[in-house]
Amino acid sequence: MSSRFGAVYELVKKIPRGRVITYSGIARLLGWKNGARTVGWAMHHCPAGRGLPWHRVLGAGGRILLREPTGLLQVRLLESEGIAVSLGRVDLARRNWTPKNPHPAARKPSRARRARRNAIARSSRR
DNA sequence: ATCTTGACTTCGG
DNA sequence: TCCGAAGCCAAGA
Repeated sequence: MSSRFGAVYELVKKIPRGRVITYSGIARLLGWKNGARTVGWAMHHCPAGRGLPWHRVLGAGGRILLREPTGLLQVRLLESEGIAVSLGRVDLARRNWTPKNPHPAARKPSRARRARRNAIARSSRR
């Protein structure tokens, strides 16, 4: 597998039990501007049997994006570590994880972007 | 170099 | 809330 994907796996490996992160979140931490889709690609090729907590990676808004039957497995794994999943989504506000030392290239979102994200979070919580 | 393929995200209706 | 379209990115062929 290529080097870039390795970085994704390294990060995923650090997600603690009971916490989750999103594809875009990973991309941001790695300094990739719009690499969410690429992270998804990496996860699709996720090396099996290596104890990677792949189930802690969710779509924007804490949504479960995987199709059956894998999606069901993911929900089971999440619930098995105390993470509630209702209507196919997890409460990101409470469960989202951020490492202490993110990649230096990771930028803080602009004020406008932050406002927009909040609006989205609000509507999806509805 | 070009095209396809996703475990993606956001916006508009 | 749900759906489709468009934008994006890197790996593979």
